[in-house]
Amino acid sequence: MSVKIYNTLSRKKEPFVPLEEGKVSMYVCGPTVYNYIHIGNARPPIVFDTVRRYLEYRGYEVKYVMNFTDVDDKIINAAKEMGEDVYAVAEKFIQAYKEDTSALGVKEGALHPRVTESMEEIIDFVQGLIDNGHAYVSEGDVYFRTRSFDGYGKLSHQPIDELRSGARIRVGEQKDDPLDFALWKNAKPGEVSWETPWGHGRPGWHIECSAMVKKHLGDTIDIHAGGQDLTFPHHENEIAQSEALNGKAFANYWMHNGHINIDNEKMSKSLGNFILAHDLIKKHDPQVLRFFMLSVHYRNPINFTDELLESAKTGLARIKNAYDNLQHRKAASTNHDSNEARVLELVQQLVTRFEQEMDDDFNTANAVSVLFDLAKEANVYLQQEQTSEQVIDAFTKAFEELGSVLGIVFTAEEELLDDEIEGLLTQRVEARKNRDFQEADRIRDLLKEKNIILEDTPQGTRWKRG
RNA sequence: GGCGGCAUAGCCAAGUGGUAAGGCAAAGGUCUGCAACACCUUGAUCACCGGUUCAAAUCCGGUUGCCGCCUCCA
Repeated sequence: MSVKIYNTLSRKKEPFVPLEEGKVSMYVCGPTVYNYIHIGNARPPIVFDTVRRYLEYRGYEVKYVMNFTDVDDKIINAAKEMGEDVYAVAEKFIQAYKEDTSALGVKEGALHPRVTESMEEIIDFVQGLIDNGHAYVSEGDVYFRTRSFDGYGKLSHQPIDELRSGARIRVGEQKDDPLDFALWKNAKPGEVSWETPWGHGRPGWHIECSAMVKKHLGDTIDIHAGGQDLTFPHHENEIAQSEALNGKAFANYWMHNGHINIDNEKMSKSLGNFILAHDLIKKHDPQVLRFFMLSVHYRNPINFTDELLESAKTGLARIKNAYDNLQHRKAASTNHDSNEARVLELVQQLVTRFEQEMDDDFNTANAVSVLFDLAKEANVYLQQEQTSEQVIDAFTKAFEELGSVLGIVFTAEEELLDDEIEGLLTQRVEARKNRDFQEADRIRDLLKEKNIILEDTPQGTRWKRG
């Protein structure tokens, strides 16, 4: 059984076969850093981080690249508004991006090239396209001659003549054909610019990805991913540029995630109906947002509401409780019990089911449901008076390994409490022993105010942070 | 106008031919000194119409509604 990926190119699920056995090259279009990311922007990093994690779980070595677009009209405008230097603005939001995505469980170790650090490759790329006749210089701008590339439209599945009706020429642009798009823009006075054989200027939007892919991953890569809205024109243009220059397939698998909606409308910075991930994760556990996103298949839209986030929070707590319940019972477990073999088999079946779901185009919604089943089975098992340490370890391992694929972290509550709270706990145990429930409840309420939740179990009282 | 997606219980959400996973919410019950955690029980014939088939939420045709891309956008 191999991993299957829905490929936007073919509009079908295809068995995943990497270029090089055991290795995967993967490029995800990253943010333009002129603001904090909103939760819609957070979906690709979370979703494709999960793809990466699963491929690694499957034994692949994944080279994962996500760019930062740090030169762009929007950044220039933001810098003007903020009265700051363009580089300072970009740097600020790159750091913010890293902090926010890290909180959301996005794995470290990705390569994050920036446009400003890739200028030599970008200029060479454009020059190459000029040299081979696919691009032309026009009053300091450089345009890609779209009709010179035969496969144009193959990703978005648009006949080229249909696209033409939507194409337009903006004021000041000197294109031969409305379909042509800018590879390089002539600098306006005072703007940041780079020197090239055809004048001062800066790169167009699409060329950076083509150049950075080539630089860091090669002419042909395994997976290229991004938000659905990038399919056209961004990714279509990337394909045209790269294949026109390299003469090879650009990416074998194209993956696109669905959008996050507010009131059933796409969340976007331009519509102004967005919620910043930066703000949300101050109010809610970032794990909840991640869990929420993964409980829907990545290609489907998500309608975001506070109620749904709350419901995800409760659901995640259920799974984490099951894990905690296991840890709590571990010490009191014996070597084996009569149900051991059957339950171990059950855990193995659930792990297999999880893998099958993830193999099927990363069906995290179903993978999450396996975690719920695992939680249910663990809790049912723990109702036995005698539990086996081996079974508890098997459940624990399953939770940790599968959770890790989804970026859900299980942590054992091993931190120490301070002396005062420790003292209160001892007092309460004493009070309960003496059946002084009034005193016991008083202490429980007191600790609750300190965000310590107590639960009395047959194995003794346990606590957790609220 | 072109291309695409979606419509499944109160809410969310899987499910591409064989008689509807899972979660949240709700109700009843068990456990508990009480509570919490947890467990058990209870719910849908899948927007509508027609067709193909022994058999369809799943395939085909049509209708309605919603959304996305075609322009900066994850």
